[in-house]
Amino acid sequence: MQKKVTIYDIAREAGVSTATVTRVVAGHPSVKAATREKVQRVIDAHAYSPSASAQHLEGGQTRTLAMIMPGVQNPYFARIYATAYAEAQAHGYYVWLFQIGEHNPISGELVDELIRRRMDGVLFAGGIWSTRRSGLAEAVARFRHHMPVAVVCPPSMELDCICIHSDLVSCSRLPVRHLHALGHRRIAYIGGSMQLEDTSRRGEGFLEELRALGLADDPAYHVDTGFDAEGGERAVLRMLSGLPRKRWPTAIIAFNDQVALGAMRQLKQMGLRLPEDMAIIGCDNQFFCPYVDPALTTVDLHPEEMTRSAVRELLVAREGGAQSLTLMREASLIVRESCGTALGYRHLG
Amino acid sequence: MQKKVTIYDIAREAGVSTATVTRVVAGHPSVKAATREKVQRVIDAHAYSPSASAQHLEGGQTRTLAMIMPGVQNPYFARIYATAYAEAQAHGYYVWLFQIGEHNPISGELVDELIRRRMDGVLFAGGIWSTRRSGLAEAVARFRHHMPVAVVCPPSMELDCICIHSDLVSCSRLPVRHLHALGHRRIAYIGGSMQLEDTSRRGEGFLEELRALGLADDPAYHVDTGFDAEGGERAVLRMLSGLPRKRWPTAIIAFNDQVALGAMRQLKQMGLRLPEDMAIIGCDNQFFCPYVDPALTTVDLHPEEMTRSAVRELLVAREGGAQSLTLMREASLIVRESCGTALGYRHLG
DNA sequence: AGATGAAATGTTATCGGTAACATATCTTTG
DNA sequence: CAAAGATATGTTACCGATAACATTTCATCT
Repeated sequence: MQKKVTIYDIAREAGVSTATVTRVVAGHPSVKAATREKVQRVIDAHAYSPSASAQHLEGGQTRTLAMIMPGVQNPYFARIYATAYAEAQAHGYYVWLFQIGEHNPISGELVDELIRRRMDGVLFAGGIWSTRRSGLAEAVARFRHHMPVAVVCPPSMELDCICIHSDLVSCSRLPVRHLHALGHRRIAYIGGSMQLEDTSRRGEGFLEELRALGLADDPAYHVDTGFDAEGGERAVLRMLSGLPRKRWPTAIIAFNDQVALGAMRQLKQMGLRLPEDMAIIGCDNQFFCPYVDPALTTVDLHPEEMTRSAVRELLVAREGGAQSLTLMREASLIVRESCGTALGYRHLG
Repeated sequence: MQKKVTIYDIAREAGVSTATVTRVVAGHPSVKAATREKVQRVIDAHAYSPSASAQHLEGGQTRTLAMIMPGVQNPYFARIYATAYAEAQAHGYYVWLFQIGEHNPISGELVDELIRRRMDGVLFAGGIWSTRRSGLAEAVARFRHHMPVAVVCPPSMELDCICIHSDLVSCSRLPVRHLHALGHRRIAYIGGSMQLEDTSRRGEGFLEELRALGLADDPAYHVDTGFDAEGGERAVLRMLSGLPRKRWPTAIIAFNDQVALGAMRQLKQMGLRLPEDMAIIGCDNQFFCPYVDPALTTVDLHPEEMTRSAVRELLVAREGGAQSLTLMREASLIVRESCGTALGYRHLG
């Protein structure tokens, strides 16, 4: 690590003014070839490159979008991040990721930090944000004084910013209808957390759909145990052990694919055959879905598309476009093996 | 978005000098309570916060570490990133993630950008870096002129920086010995890519170990088809369809857990029972390992520990500590169901 | 050769902060 | 009450770059 070298050092050593160095660095054509070469040699010799901070101070942009999410260890968010990164890059921007964990509110310090660092925009991702306790509304309000904000999440409270929502109605309706059409009448819902608005909303959508089909919405068929595979295991154990065998559900809808995975494990452990004895539907269409046994039927919320829209709208907003709008994306059901076929369920009729 | 407000605006409106504003912001005790309050009110009213760029320009650090890796969609790297983020945060630093994809060399522009942005250090992660074609050596050399560098990866070429390696010997030996002890004699290795130094090294370590145990290292037992589940599927299909049934391996070691997952799927599809007809060992101990069927035996490289060391050493280096050193971490075998037990394999003896 | 205009390069104010140093305002005390 | 010392606040050079504007150099043409 050599001492830091500034544009003045280069200018002095090359025997030119700083303006000429700037011109050489910027590739401005008005520099004589001989001068350019001379300066470039000095630049190379010292591995000089201009300070982004100084450039930014002098009227520049940071060309950076901040992305705030629970965490990238959840493959769903990893997909969102990767998409945002690629989309931003295509527009000449960088994305800086900040993860705050699945249960923490958005800290005021983080908001401060990002304002101080003069991000060109902020992207939120995550269902968790919907909670009032998350402080999302406050964070958005504070950011909005300084930069455009986009939120990729399920619909929740009204937010005065760019909101890209997934359609929770289709997200609940699709799997319930599918199971109903296959003959299922006792359908359970596991995972998520009633404390978090998003996940409870999804639960509500599920219940509404059941009622619409004239099915019982037995509270025993609803266990919220979080977002990971271990939670899925626990949910199944708790639900089935609290119920006489004849009242067991014949199908389970999981909050996400990890929860479904854990549920499948536990069900097998209890000696059930999948999908014959229990149908399962996950959510998020994660990479492992086609590879587990049975291959997992799931709901795709199309986070990539939503994220791309969010990035684009954010950049449009930067250029003076709409600072506040709402877009909604429908979900799709990806049918694999974990629900079997109608045929396999004849006996349920 | 209001017009950007500077320290001068605050000073003027509060009727004090900029120095006083700085003092209030920094919480310096020498400001009279009345003044502090007056200034704070103006700050709050305008949602003012000092520009990090200006602060950095004036002697400050960026308190930012850059992390360069293939991509966070691979759960192995997601773990590494999350660990680095947490560890850095504990020391008051932020981590900025840059992903370059699994097959791209490290671009010169990225290196430039990070030098321009005056990162306080760079962290590389990923086996892929080991390839000469990746340009890792050049990138490290360029960074080293400006900041300390740490690399978390398998051992590869000599790098003049902080190198945190996993022990490929234990990584190969552990699964092979385990399978051998269970009675397996025909052991295959799938996944990875011979073009990438790391993965071919792991393949070599595997072969060496086979030879050490006096087993044949049949090239038909080695198929490299990449890093994901789909590659695992392909590998199994290609390997088994090219071999008469009696020469089929009785165990497969996969490059990573995703590859193992794909392989399991394909094996089941071909009617094999797991683990009775085929034992499988993965690598990375990813979250889904305990939940697939059968639960996947795997190797844990302990990326978290390595990453924590890397971050710590990087920060030590910043303070003038060693800029170049090498640490090596042994791997562990995590035994689950996918190899069965010795008993189950009696017939193999 | 001298005028003219284009091309190449230099000078300097500016961006938004910080902190060393200077100054002004209070207490305290003989 | 004046002097001394402590406390609070102000002034200003500087950090590293950029770009508007000024100046110099050079080729071209009458």
